[in-house]
Amino acid sequence: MKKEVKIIFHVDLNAFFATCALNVNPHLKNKIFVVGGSKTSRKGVISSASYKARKLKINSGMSIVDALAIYPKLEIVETDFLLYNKYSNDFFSFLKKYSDKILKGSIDEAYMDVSRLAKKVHPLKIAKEIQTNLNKIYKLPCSIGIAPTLFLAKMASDMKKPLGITIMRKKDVEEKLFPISIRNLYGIGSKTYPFLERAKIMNIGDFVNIANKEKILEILKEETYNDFLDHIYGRSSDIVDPDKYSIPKSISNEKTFSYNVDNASLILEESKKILLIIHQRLVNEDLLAKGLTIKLKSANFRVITRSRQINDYSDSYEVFENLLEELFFDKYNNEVIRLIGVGFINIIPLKNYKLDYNLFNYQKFLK
DNA sequence: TCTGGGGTCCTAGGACCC
DNA sequence: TCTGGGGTCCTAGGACCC
Repeated sequence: MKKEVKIIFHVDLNAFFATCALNVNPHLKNKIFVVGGSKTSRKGVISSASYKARKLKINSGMSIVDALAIYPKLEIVETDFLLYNKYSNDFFSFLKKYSDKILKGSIDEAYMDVSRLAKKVHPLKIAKEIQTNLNKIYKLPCSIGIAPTLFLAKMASDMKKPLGITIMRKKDVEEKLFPISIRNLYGIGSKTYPFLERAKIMNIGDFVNIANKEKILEILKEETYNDFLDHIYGRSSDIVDPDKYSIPKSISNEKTFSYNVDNASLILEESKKILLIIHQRLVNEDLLAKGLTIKLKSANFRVITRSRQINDYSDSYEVFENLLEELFFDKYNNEVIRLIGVGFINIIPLKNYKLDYNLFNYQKFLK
């Protein structure tokens, strides 16, 4: 029996934070602006650059200082996650009209399995309709990749921005994917890329070339290498699982001080403020956590994380406040730090806990 | 020179249990 | 005096992504 080919979309909102800022701030329309950093201190890094800023080679990840050196009149817009979440919710609700198999890739990208609808309507027509309506109704421009696997759809959506639609069948891989720079292979980041570059693995075609296998295996584990090959050739078996990220695995929040500090009581005070924020989220979302992690970034950017678990799941602020103090006093060594972070780990939904707990008692009752 | 914040996943070592 | 092997949980660090 012939295995049915899936039709997967990867829908990627273009310059998402910048688009949201523009939608609520029409005066930005003719400005060269970026989202991120701090407006007052003019420090930090860019989260999203408007397309006009990108033309000047101002990109996300770049420091505000560097961007201002390129264009001193640059408009800086502070991040507003409430706003982005509102647009993101609209985005995902809209997509649900086309499929119930939707996986949240991030705040601004979605994988959809449209195999069922594609039996009646041509995939390209579906994609065009989604793209047009997202732009018309919500003023959210997007690029869409169409492919038989999640990975290829993701690579495809990246190829034409903004407002692109790219089809990547297995038979298109050699022509469309092989020329792409290895730096743009999803999963190769800033640490691995320089090693590959030094080994003269410049594009995806070089990567899959069997003659380069030995060189690559000096850089990547064999398993990782094989996984990449499977992804590139469309052999990956990932599915669009709507439940995959429905429950967060961790909830964290962190803060970079405006100046470096080594005052233990001040740091503890700030970390408790952070705990309050993440605890609010834990309770609002009906979740329980079993552990806490703290993160300290020293003045020279060394990061340490320290975590500890408790005996039972909890959502009590007091329990985690005690745990936080315990961790902090055990682990903080009076180093000068620039950032403090606090996070819940090992999270489950409250309703699952009740279920397990009742079952547990029921079994005891039977004995 | 400058380097944010929120996540996921993987690895490796050690403790502990059988 | 010498002491296996498998499984699971916990902790810390690191790569990567948006």
